[in-house]
Amino acid sequence: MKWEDLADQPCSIARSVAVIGDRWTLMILRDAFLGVRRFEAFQTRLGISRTIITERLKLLVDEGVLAKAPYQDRPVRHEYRLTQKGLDLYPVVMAIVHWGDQHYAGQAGAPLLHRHKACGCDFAPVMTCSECHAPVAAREVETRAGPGAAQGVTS
Amino acid sequence: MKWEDLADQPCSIARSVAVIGDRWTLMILRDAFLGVRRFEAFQTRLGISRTIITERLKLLVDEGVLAKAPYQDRPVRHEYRLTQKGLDLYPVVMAIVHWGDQHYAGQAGAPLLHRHKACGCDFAPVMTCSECHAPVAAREVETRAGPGAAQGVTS
DNA sequence: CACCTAAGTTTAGTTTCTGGACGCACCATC
DNA sequence: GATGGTGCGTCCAGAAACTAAACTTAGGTG
Repeated sequence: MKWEDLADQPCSIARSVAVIGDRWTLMILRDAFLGVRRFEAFQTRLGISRTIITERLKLLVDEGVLAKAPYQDRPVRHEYRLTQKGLDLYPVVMAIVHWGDQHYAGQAGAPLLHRHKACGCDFAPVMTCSECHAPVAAREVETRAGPGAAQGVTS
Repeated sequence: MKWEDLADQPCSIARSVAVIGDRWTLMILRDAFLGVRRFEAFQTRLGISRTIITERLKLLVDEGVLAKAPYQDRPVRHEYRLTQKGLDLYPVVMAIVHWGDQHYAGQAGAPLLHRHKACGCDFAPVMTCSECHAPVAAREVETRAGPGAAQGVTS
């Protein structure tokens, strides 16, 4: 399978991975959630080639994850902001952060703390069931084909 | 920045992405959570080169996400199973699935349904606060440097 | 013996990523 | 009005990653 074919798979993971599933896109999204908006800032913080930044930002804009908006005229300069679709990626980013905190934090602890404004506490994200609101673990879930599955395909 | 430098960043996203953040690793994990355990099965389902399967499985084993265990002798054959560290990635995978379901499901609906055995319902994953147990949205969170941050680094 | 499976390894060709230079439109300073 | 700085790119040659397809190893089947 080629990478470009991922988007056509009857699998939500594949379709998502086609958009966000490469090394640098995830890092760009991390920075976007930390408030980074400008090309130069992304490039400086990541230290990767400008070509890749250009290409990844374009993909994210094309997919509607980021929106390009002018922040000045003469010369026109644009910044990249998370759209609602982009903000919907927050659970993905937080889940990744949490896994890193669990398994790769040094003895010093987590590099970043996240405070939930509503309750004022530093928190960890917990995945819960939308129906019964209890935390969900992998072994408590049964997966089966849904309405959008191609026949015979189980992915 | 080089790809291999990601693991040394004082950022849990970077350290996680160094392990799971490429196109095919995420697809391999998807299949692992669906019960795939053997080399040939991963290769057939993904349709990518055997070289990459070999390399990615090795990385995941080295990182302790998968464990290689013999399932027969003569000839010795191994299978790859998720470790606890691997199972801890379930929220990441589910968050990605959910985002795909939200934004890329066709009119037919989600390709896969997930039933929570505890309550018997098909569910969506909801990210909640570990302290107050309320759902958390991106805008309700304040991020700041934690104990594991390098001085002056805000990522 | 020829053929099959599972799990890789090797090889050669293609694609992607990289750093670094360059372009362009404006602004500020000398 | 020449020089330098900023913001956001593009272009290029070389390096790295990925690909398909053939080959290997260790055994099983007819």
